[in-house]
Amino acid sequence: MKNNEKKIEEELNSNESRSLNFIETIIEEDIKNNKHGGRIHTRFPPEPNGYLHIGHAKSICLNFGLAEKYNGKCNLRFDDTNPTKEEEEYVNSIIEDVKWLGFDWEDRLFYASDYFDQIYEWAVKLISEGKAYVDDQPSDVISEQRRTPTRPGIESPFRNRSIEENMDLFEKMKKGEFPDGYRVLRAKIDMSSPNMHMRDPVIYRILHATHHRTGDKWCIYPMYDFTHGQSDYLEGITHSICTLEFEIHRPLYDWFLDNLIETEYRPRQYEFARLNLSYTVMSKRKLLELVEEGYVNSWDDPRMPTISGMRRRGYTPESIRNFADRVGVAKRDNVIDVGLLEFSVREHLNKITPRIFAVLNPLKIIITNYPEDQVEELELEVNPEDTSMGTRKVPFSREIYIEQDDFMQDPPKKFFRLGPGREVRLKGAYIIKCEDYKKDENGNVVELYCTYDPETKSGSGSQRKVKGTLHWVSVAHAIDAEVRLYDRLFIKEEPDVVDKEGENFKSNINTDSLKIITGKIEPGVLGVKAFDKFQFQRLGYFCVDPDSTNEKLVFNRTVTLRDSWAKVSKKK
RNA sequence: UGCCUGAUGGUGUAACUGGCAACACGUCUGAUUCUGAAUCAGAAGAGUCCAGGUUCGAACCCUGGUCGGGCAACCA
Repeated sequence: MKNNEKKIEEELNSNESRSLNFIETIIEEDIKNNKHGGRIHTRFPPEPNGYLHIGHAKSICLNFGLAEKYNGKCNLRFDDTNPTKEEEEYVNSIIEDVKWLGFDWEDRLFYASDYFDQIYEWAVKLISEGKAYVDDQPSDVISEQRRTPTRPGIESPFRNRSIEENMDLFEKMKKGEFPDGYRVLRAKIDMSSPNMHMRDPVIYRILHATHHRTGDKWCIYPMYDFTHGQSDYLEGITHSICTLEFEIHRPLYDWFLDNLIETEYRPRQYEFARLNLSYTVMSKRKLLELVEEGYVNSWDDPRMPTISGMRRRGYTPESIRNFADRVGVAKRDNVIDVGLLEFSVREHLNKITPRIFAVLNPLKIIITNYPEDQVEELELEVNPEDTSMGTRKVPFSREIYIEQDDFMQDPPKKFFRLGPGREVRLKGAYIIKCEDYKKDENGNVVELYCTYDPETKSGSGSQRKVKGTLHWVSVAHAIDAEVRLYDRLFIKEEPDVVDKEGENFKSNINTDSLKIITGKIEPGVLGVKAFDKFQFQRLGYFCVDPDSTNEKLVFNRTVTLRDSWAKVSKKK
């Protein structure tokens, strides 16, 4: 099974003819020109203020994948410059998620806060060169003076303070002599720049907050723009890859480096389009709303596109990595069909999961000509895709459950399942024929009476063929389990597109995204552990939820099997 | 109506930088099947946002448009 996994990945990765994405093209060009001595060093720089989602997974796979491919390195760096939003809880979950995805940063786990001393020195350097100043104005005034992108901004009255005064004030900011927001340090760049980020950006602000790593050492904190490029520089990053919305920050990224650094070496920022998934929202803010307002149960609710949610849902790291490979990397906005994600999970799960019988909507069958107290232990394959996984024993007896959907009182010709007088094979057992059935007072079918053909036992060499094969579970041996059936969280491909004024993405929530039922499962399931994965035959892939106990099994449906019958029957 | 940026089948990504548009998902046939799964074989589907231009030849180059995304946090 390990070999299978390897093979899928190899096929995707080392296919010689596979074309390069634009970043790989740049990298290969850089290597050819011996830029950075041919060295490749990337980084994944999350802010520890939330849980990672599938969009981050794309970035993680990109950054770590590039390093792997080009014999380089990739750092994990927490961009923790805002103590009011960041927490250790998130650091831990991010570390767990990146590891789970299968990536290794070795000893290169960094925090931007590791560099606060150096960054402070750099701020002082800018001040001493007249390239930064302390502004006493409140944020709304500063913002107003920046004006709009179409009109040049106005210079702050404090812009031309003396270097000495700036030094003194910045020192006092650092010492904690002012309350939050009282003053800021700004880079002196260009208030009339068409790029708003160049209009004297704030680079340090006063925040009397305890930082998750530096504690109370600081009460001034550098802004993202004044931290990221320098951190890249300090870590020897060659290719600093981020999403498109930072494109407009690049001139600033370069400005700081050019004004701070004497050496020739420069990291360079490249931007790619973030991942969007159909029927999904991806922003941290929106995901947070779903959690806080109870639309889902938690950050790792299996309906969430978070890494932890997907893990709990039963996705494998391999399937996510393969998905990330397939979506590609480019600069244009995109919406990936969730179907592609589902394809990637099925592809992997098909190869690795044990098959098992589970009946989710039971309909009882009595096999009238089968001996009352006879039980046969039938031998079935664990995984037809991988015979090395061996066989399992499944008990068969006179009373069994089948799926309600597998019987129709008045079936159409193309229905290859059970109906009055029709025959099917019970997988791994016998061919049975439906002789009669019983209805309750509401007209619902509650019991089937069938006969079996003892000559047709599986493996006996019987030549009789029937079109349909059903899964089943022996009534006397069935184990009850809670089964959580998940569906997409939104009813619209693009949840942000709303019909009426005043609506938002939450108007498009699928109110039926979770159905909890009790299923009947073959006794072989006893003893399963959290995150164990199975294919419930003919139904889909399921995974043991951490809520599961020995007394009460709980399964999550990861994804259904492809169902071409559903398509056919829907058309009619 | 400023600046940055993008536009290729239904979706996503390619096209050796000028040589008759490919791959994956999806869709549709058919074969096979003790999972209506998987597998296998095949098909349909874009002429590359528009209009000009350069060229023997343009998705790739030039000019001008159109449409989409981003940017005005003491967030990242």
